[in-house]
Amino acid sequence: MQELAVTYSIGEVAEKFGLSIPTIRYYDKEGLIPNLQKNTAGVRRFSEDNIGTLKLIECLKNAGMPIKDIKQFIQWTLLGDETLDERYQMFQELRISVQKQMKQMQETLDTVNFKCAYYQKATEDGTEKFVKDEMHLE
Amino acid sequence: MQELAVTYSIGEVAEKFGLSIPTIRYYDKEGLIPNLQKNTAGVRRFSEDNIGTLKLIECLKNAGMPIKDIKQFIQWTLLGDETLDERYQMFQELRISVQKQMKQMQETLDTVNFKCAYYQKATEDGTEKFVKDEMHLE
DNA sequence: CCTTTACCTAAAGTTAGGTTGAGGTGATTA
DNA sequence: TAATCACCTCAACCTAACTTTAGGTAAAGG
Repeated sequence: MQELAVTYSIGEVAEKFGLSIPTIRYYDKEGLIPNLQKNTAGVRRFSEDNIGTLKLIECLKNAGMPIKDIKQFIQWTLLGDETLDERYQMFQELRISVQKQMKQMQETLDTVNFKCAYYQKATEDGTEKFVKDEMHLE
Repeated sequence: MQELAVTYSIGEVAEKFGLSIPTIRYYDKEGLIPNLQKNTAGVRRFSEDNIGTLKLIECLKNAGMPIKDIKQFIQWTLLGDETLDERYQMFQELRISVQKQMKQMQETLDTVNFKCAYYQKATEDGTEKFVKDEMHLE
C-alpha cells in the first residue's frame, strides 16, 4: 500500500496565504511550524498538518497575538496533554480580548460612518461651514 | 466679558486617554495636534479642541491607520475646504477597510470560539485524543 | 529656603515583525 | 552545456511607534 503524502513548496504556501517567502522562513526559524520536513537537498516541504498550523498562526495573528505568544502556544501543543489547561486558558483569554476588539472596532466604524456622512455633506456644500454647525451642535 | 477657556495639562490628558506622556509629546512633535498652545513657561495646555483631535487620532489608530497617514489627514484639515475631497475619500476607504477588518475579526472569533469548545472538552477528558476525532473528522 | 512635583527638550535606545543581500545548491529548460 | 528557476543559509538591515535618558525650569508645600 502506497503512502502518497501531498506536500507543498514554500512558494506555493506563500501564494496560498498571501505571505512572503522570507516571512514563512522567519516563522519556521522562530519554531512556529513544528515537524516541517526538508527533502535531501534541504528544501522545505509543507504537509497538510503544517498548512493547518499556518492557518492557526494566521488566526492568532489576526487576534492580535504577538509571535512570541504564538510560539509559546506551539510549544505547549508539543508537550501534549500536560498543557491542556494552559491552552484552554489561553483561548478563553483570547476570546475576551477579541470580543473587546470587536466592540472597539464597531465604535470606530460608527465614528468613521459619521465622518463619511459629514464629509459627503461638506463636499456637496463645497465647504465645511454648514455641516459643522448642523452636526456638531446636536 | 471674560473668556474662561478650560484647558488640561499633559498629565491630565494622558490619564484621560490612557496614553503615556511621552506618547502625547511624540504626537505633538509629529504635528498631529495642531494649535496646541504652550504657556509662558513652555508648558502645553490642551483645549477642548485639542482633546477632540486626540479623540479622532485614537479612532484612526484603532482603524489601523499609520501615524504618517493621520498626519496627512491633519495637514488636510489645516488647508481647509480645498481638501474636502481628499478627506471624504480617505474616510470612504477607511470605512471599507474597517468593515473588512470587522469581518475578519468575526471569523477569528468563530475560530477562537471553536478552539474554546475544543479545549473545554479536552480538559474535561484530560486528553485531546477523543475530542480530536470527534471535532476534526466532520 | 529647600525640596518635591510636574512639566520641558533633544537625542539615543528599544521592540516587533519582518526584509534584504550575499553567496550557494540542485533540477529543468534552450 | 549553459542558464534560468526555485529554493537554501546567515547576517545585516529596516520601519513604526514609542520609550528612555540626561539635563533643566517653574511653582507649590513643609
